[in-house]
Formats: sequence, structure tokens, C-alpha cells
Amino acid sequence: VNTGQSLRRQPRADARRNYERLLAEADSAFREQGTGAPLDAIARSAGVAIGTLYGHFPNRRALVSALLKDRNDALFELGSGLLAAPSSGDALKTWMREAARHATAYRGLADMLAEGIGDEASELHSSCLRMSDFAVRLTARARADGVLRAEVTAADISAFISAASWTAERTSLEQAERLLELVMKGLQQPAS
Amino acid sequence: VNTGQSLRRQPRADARRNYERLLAEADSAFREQGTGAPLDAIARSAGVAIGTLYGHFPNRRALVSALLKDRNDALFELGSGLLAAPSSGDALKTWMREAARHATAYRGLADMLAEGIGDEASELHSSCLRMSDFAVRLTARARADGVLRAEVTAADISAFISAASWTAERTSLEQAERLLELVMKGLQQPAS
DNA sequence: ACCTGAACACCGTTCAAGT
DNA sequence: ACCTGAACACCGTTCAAGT
Repeated sequence: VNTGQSLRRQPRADARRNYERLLAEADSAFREQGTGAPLDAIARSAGVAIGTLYGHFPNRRALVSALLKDRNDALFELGSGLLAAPSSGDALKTWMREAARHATAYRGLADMLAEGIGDEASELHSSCLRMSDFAVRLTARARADGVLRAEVTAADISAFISAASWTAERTSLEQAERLLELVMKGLQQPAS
Repeated sequence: VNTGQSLRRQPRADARRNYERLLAEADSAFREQGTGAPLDAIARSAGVAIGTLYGHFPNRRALVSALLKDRNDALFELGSGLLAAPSSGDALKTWMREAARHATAYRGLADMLAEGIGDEASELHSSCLRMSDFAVRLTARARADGVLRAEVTAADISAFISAASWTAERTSLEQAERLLELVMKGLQQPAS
């Protein structure tokens, strides 16, 4: 039997169920109405009082962050693979496309993520930093291989990704992909 | 003396003064806090009741639209000039830069303008349409001159402009200009 | 340990009453 | 013709009281 004070105890069964229900309802609300969807309606759909929602998630960002967890894991796994991919140019392009698509899960997410990169208190901060770090490393590798214009920075790449996500929210994913496609042509080192 | 019923009468002197004060305070509030700044504080700064603000401007968009009027006129005048400029490629680039900078006046403006293009009821709708129209015509001219990749559409150009504005709000004008610079290199017809 | 929901704060918007 | 500001609605957030 577990009597250790430093061991994390199991959450109560009803608490765990409420947590899951809140996540499910939040996902559905954010999908339909964007990340600004009213939280009280989410609590009501989940069959709990508003205080319960705040008990599990101190704010909207915490809710979004929890919902993004699986997606983030998948994206970072992809990123790790790309760092070892044979073509560093293709790897960078794939990263840009997938990272941009990642921020498309909910309308308003591109804004929240752009906010999170500069806000250390944000629950989204650490995942934003990791995304930024992948951009740094994939850009460095592509540049070392001479497949990138010399003046292109990792900040440029991150900015393109964010801008493409925002465009997808406001117009269409197709338009955002056209943007990235055109950008990538411009990023290539002109044949000498 | 003017007795015609169809002629617009002069607004009352106090009404006109309130209108101007509200615009001035809104400009300052939007500059400092973005287009989402609380309207009641604007009314208070202008020394009028909140109802007076709503009497002059039915909503936030109407306020923004009125503030943008001079800027819009200047931008459209520039656009007209660019349609007659000798280099259609340079004209398109200049338009992209200036149109992107235009939406940088207040934080949040890029979002509002992107919203306005699809919302016929928006006070910003007509100016969004005009901006879009300039993109169409300047793009057509550049393509006719063979200085644009064949697959680049006016929608792509408009999307780039919006995305650059948004980037300027979230990061810096410098970063946004780097984006446009890189994009423009990619838009050029590769030398054959 | 967790849940409840009343309470408060903040802000947008309307409108009856004034001048 | 225009202004006032109380009133209402909506939503985020907290917290004392419950179980």
C-alpha cells in the first residue's frame, strides 16, 4: 500500500471524469466557435459548475494547452525525424507545412501561439519554444547544405509558419498552402 | 438661404466638437491598446457619455473606419499612381509594402480588415474591396508584363499583404518587411 | 479533495428621459 | 437634434459554503 508522501495520489474518480468531459466539450466548442468560445457554456455541456472548470484549468490557455498535448507530441516526433532526414531542404519544407497546419486546429489558435512565444507565464510558452527550436535547427541544417538563401533566418521561417496558420484561419487551408508553396520557391538558393 | 429638404444641414456645433474629440481619443486609445480598447474609457476621455459615442458611431468598426479615412484616401491615391507607373513589377512591390504598412496603424487592425472583406455589413467592407481591387489590377499588369510567375494570383498577393500586416503587429515591422522581401523574390518569373 | 453557484468585475449596447 | 447615464446582457473569475 502506498503511504509515501511524495507519491502523486490518484485523482478521485469523479474529478477525473469531469476533467475528461471538460476537455471533450472544450474541443467541440473550440472547433465550432474558435478558441474564444464562452467557458460557461463548456462547463454546462460537461454537466459541471463553472467553478469546477476553473478548478481543473486556471484559464483558457490551460484548456487549450491540454487539448494540444497529443497533437504537440506528434508534431515534435515528426520534427525529430526531420532532423535526421536525408534531404534537409525537403525536411524544412515539410516542417513548415506541418507546423502551420498544427496551428489550424482551432480558429484563434495562431494568435494564441504567437502570444505564447513571448509570454513566459503562458501555458503555451514551452511548446512555442520547442517549435521555435525546431525551426532554428532545421534552418541551420538546410543552410549548411546550401539549399537556402544565405540571408534567410530561423526567425523568418517561424514568421512564415505563423503567418500561414493565420491565413488558413482567415481564408482557407488551400490559400495558406499556396502561400507556403510560393515562399518556399523564394527561399531556395538561386542556381549559380 | 437654404430651405431645401434634400440638402444636408450643418451638424450642431457641440455635436461636431464631440465627434472630433471622440475620434482623437479613439485614435490615441487604439494606438496604445489596439482596436479592442474599451469604448467607455474613450467616451470618458472625450468628456461625453457613452451614449454620445454610440450616437456618433454605431459600433467599433464605424470608429475605426472613420479614423482610417485619410489614410485610405492616401493609399488609394498611391494605388492609382502605381497603375500608371512605368515598372509594373516595382509597382506591385510598392503596393504590397504600403498596403501592408497601412494595416499596421493599430494592433488588431489586420484582423478587422481580414474580417471586413467578407462581411458586407462591415463599415470597413468597401475599403477592403478597393484594396482587393488594386491587388487584382496591379497583379494583372505585372503578369501581362511577364515579371510574375504565371501561377501567382491576385488572391495570393492579397493574402501576402494581410499576412505581412499581421506579422508586423505580432513581431515587428522589420520582420514583416523581411517576409515581403523574401516573398517578392519568389514571385519573380525565374529568368529563362 | 473536489464541487457548487452566487457574487463581483468588466465591457458592449440600448433607450427613456432630459436639454 | 443631440446628450445623458441607468439598465441590461454577456462573460470571465473568485471564493465561501457545501459534500
